[in-house]
Amino acid sequence: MATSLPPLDGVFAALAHPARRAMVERLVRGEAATGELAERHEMTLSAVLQHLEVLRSAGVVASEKRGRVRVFRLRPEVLEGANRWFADQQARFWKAGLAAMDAALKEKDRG
Amino acid sequence: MATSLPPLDGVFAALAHPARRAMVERLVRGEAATGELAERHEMTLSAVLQHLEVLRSAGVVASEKRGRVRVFRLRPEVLEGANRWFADQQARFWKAGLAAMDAALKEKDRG
DNA sequence: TCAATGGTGAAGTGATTGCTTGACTATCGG
DNA sequence: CCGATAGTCAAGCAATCACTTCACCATTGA
Repeated sequence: MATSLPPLDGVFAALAHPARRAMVERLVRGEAATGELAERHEMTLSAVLQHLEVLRSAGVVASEKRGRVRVFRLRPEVLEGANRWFADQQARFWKAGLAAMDAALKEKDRG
Repeated sequence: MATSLPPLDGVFAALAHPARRAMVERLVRGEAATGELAERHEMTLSAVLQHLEVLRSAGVVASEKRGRVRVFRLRPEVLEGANRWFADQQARFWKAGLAAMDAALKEKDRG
């Protein structure tokens, strides 16, 4: 059975910030150290670290210390989980739309 | 050409709150009035209204006033847009994984 | 061993969030 | 026109967010 995924609240909140999405977009290509993740952003290392902590505590990334470098990697199953929420909603929307269309047709028949 | 979608920042932030996700989950089944959307939640109508305003300004829902009732409906293309971000990341993750595996195999060959 | 490199932690600040209360407006049914 | 129904607006407040600064610790490489 699947390990339970972290709650969507945190995942969506983590992804709501462009800097954090950028970090995820980088990590999707493979692991990276704190410093490398900081490079592209015009903010202090400290701020970057705090964003990474948000991602970590939301369960989106994991990290590991290698020597004096901390390496981050993505936890793809979490993206998968968030994606599933959208898929569910879209499926229900589609289904409700079909049902409504059906009802409208029957209505027309009777009228 | 596609009408440009609202920025992901707002969409994800809007979906980060369980009450707002619940509202979206309701609206997926069809339009609903303010009052109906408030029913399930243990908070004042005022609070619900503020959540709906967050969803509206993020572009997730639209509303229309019909008599003394305000009716909300989902804007499904926005969910679609957010979903696409996940799909993109997952595709890149997959691709990077394949590339890494490939590199590892070549490495082994040479070694 | 010591300086450079790479990362941590804690405190402080202004802005934003998620609520509440309470006064108010608009529409419908009679 | 009157009362009930449905929604709206604005203050106010505690908690959280997105930073900054600055002091600090841990590894590495000469």
